[in-house]
Amino acid sequence: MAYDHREIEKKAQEKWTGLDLYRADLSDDTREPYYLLAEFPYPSGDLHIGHWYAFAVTDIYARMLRLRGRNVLFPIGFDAFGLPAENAAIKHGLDPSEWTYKNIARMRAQLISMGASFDWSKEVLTCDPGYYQWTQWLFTKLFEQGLAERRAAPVKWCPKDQTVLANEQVIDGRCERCGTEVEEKRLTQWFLKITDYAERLLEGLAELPWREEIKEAQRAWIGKSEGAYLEFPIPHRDEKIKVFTTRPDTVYGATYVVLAPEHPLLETILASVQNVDAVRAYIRDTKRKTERERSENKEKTGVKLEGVLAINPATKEEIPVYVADYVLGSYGTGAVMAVPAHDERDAEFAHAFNLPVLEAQPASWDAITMMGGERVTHYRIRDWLVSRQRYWGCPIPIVYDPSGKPHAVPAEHLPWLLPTDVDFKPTGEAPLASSKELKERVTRIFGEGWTPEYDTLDTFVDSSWYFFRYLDPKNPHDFSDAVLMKKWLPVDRYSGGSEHTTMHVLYARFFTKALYDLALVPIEEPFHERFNRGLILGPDGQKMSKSKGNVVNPDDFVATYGADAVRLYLAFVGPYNEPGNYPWNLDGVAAMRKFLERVVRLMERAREEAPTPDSVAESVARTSAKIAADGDRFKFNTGIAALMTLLNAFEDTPPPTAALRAFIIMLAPFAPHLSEHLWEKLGGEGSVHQASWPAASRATVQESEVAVQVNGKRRGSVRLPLAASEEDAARAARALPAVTAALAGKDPARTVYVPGKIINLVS
RNA sequence: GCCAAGGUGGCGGAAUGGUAGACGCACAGGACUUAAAAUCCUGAGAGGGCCUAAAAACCUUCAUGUGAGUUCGAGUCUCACCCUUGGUACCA
Repeated sequence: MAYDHREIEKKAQEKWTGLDLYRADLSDDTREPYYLLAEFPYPSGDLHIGHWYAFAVTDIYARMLRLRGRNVLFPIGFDAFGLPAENAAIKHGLDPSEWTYKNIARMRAQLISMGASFDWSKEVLTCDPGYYQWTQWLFTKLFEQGLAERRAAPVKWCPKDQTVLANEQVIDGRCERCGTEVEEKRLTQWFLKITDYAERLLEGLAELPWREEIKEAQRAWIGKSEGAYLEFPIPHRDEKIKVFTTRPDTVYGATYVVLAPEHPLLETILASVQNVDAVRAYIRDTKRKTERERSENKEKTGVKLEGVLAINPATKEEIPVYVADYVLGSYGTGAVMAVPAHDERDAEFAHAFNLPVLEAQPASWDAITMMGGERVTHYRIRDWLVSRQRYWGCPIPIVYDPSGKPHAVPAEHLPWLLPTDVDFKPTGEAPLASSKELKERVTRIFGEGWTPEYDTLDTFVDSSWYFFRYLDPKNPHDFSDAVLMKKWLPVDRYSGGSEHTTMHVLYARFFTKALYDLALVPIEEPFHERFNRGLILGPDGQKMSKSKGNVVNPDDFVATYGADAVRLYLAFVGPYNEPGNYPWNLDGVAAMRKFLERVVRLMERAREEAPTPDSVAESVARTSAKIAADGDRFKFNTGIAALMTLLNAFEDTPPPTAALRAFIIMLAPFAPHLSEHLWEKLGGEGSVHQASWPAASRATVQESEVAVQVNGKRRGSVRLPLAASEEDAARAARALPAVTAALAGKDPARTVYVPGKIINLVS
């Protein structure tokens, strides 16, 4: 053991705490601000490799930017409401609050142990009344604006967690959290009207310098489609069947109409259908199926409504009407005109039911308008369902008057505290309904006959605005500070998991736009840059999971090799700017430790102060520029490689102390503890983390190796002054025997010369 | 199916259209050691040639999923195809 990492880490961390090194002074105007954000964690209890990957690697950039003179805000907090606390309460009889705060305390210590330079003075806990008071206040603002709305709608229900879910929380027809197949229920719930912002959420993407795949995923989720409403009258009745189509021009080829089994018109029309029983049976069958079963079965099924016809508004012909489950009640109007000649699904259905396929002339927009067509745009995105029938969440700040009308809880009664006299067991009823205190509170404040809202908010609401709160986390008078928001927002760079692309990131964008419209925040887009992080897999290349037994505990490696080696390993394993999957390589951490030990040995060979030779100054400058540029792209793997290359060179020819100090400064973001230790040994002032990044402007390079090609094929290389002319370069190139041979006595017709790179002789 | 991102040694990965494989792991040989570990040095894309007792050096061909193309020059640009990963899906 070339060095004692435990001792060094302990000393370094104490030193930083003593110097209060990472407190960001947000009012400091002498340095340019930079807001670096990593998605705050859920306090599950233990830091795993994923947390290390999320925070330790992002921390490298925070540290690098500080050394480069930026005023960096790198905050941390906990997304502390949520189901696991409640499940622990049910399973082990613990208090969810106690369970949560205990986990937070434990994770704080672990986060500090990785050497992360968080500004703990800005910490935010979403379950703290001082925080959720403002979640509630913002909710009431949205409510007053009509953006929070209570209504009955078919909703996704998880029978295991006994709560409703947002559309975004249903993955392949299953609950995102527990994997149980979701059911559909019709319930009265709170929604945030994200659909009102569909177009602006789409437009806003254009300006953002995000990776295309992130933008595309959001665009697909919003799902814009432009088309038209067309009406198909039912003869001898008042009703018309309104359909949505993206291809109104194909209306001449519409040979039948299909209603979704959920279509409301079925109720009224059923009496005049001759085969009522068959239709009823089909509707019943459909209802019994889960959404998953319904979409898995691609075989087209359906029933004709005997005795009911519809008139094609283009051809005026009477065409049959079917009910079929390939048409969804929740999209468009729940009814489609079927054009088997143009639509694959219609073609399949027509084939199964022996319906005619009609190639027809296209209809012009004029013609479509004449037949009552109306241009319309539809979006796939649904309003955000935020009610949860669970305990450990932010209480919805709503009370109902005796007539059942909802009212926002006035600001002076916020925080609207989560009651504690509650039965947690999930029954399908909201747990808060069992609280006597809550009912009494409502009666006391609002009067007899008033009743509380018993549901709590989806935790994604809590996390939709936390980045505003970080600027002024303790403000008792406002959710954030207007002046600081203007200066510090938007977040410069936001790092997180790809699983949040269509959930958290979309919600936060919606929240920001809504608050902007309320003149509460100065920005329309919350995150200037967004980076999705990859995944660290088990040593077997599989996703880590307890059941596979391939979970790697970072604590073991930290104990053996030190936090710095683990940080370096995670940064070196692959580019951080794209979400790749990297297997945990057991030898990898050991290799990083060896690298650090070589650094220690190099420092022991430090010579007395001596002037730095130009060539050494130049490699230091080149390395500094490379690491900084790579850091800006979130490519820490190549930055470390540059540092290793420099170390290799220094080992061959030990440089003077000034160059060693520069090396340690560049190492400091990656290996903060050891660098602090070595900095002291080299007689550096204060903390290495307060030093200045080595200047990247390099001494003028005099000469470089130029590759020589003949007709594009490499034949050798020559050393040339950078200023060498094309003629000089050609002359030097032709002097090479290999070139003479390749030219075989002929003069080249022309040359292509890229100074410092190549000279190509073309015949 | 559709959309997106990818495909480079045994492995993780490097390469603003300009010397492919940086850096590291694993591997092999050597030094040190009584021995091992650690450390240090050296080697290596694949094949062939030349010279050899053997090697080095040297020369040469082929190499970035496959096939074409643009270019003085292509891992990088264009087209087609194959495969992998992620997102999404009877969304009319």
